[in-house]
Amino acid sequence: MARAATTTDAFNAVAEPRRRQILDALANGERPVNDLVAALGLPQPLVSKHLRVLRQVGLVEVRDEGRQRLYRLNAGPLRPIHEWVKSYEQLWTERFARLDVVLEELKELESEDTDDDDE
Amino acid sequence: MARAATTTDAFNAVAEPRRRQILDALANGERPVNDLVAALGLPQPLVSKHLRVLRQVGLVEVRDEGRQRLYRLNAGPLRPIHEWVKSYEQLWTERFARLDVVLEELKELESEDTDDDDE
DNA sequence: TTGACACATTCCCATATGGGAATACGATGG
DNA sequence: CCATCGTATTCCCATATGGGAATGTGTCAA
Repeated sequence: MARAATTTDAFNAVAEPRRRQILDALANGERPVNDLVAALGLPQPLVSKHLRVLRQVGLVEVRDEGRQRLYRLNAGPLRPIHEWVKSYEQLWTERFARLDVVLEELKELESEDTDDDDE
Repeated sequence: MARAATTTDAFNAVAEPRRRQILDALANGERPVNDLVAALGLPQPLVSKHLRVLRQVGLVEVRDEGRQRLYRLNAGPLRPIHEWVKSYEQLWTERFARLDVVLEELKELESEDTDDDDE
């Protein structure tokens, strides 16, 4: 098997930096494609392709308005990413480094207790 | 150009579910490869390959202990993901839906004010 | 109807993937 | 020294990618 399709996941879809840029641009509200093309400085077909991927994972939604197609953000599918990453947040926090020390101390106290009974 | 290398980013590295499983397994502490092999139920070479990717983006570190290689988590590189995704968190919160209404009201009030001066 | 505009789609290519199979490699025990 | 254990690496393949170029499609204005 090759790599998982980019349309499998929000995880996969968002791995591409341009796709993140698009979402960031849409955070300010609904935008037509040409706005995004201008904002990202990429060829229009490329932007449309990225939008397609984002649509397929549900990260954006479209609305027709005359000649234009207005894209808007739908952040919901990002939630699993947030949930997953959030649990690691404490690991790079300074406070956690100190907590680590505390846990080590607790572990030592524990082994002292068991020393009396078992060994 | 093809898709960005999985070793480019934590974003890319973590798009693969198995790699996330490995990190999850390492959250409980240092583990030798065979532990991970057993935990994930994957062929050993495959686990080693995933670990290589994780090493290259700095998400895990290794330590030699006799015949074994003990891997440990290094969550730091996940931070950019958390930072990025966090800013979208409010968008799927119920509270935000109500905030949205409030902002609309403010916007209307604003245009009423400017109506007096400009138009 | 025709032309211009806003987008989407298609075809093409180089590239790197995840997985399978087999093998190489360093450390340890006998 | 040799066999074995714990891992890493290599070779192979099918697959889907991001991008470029060109073309298709629907809408509006004249």
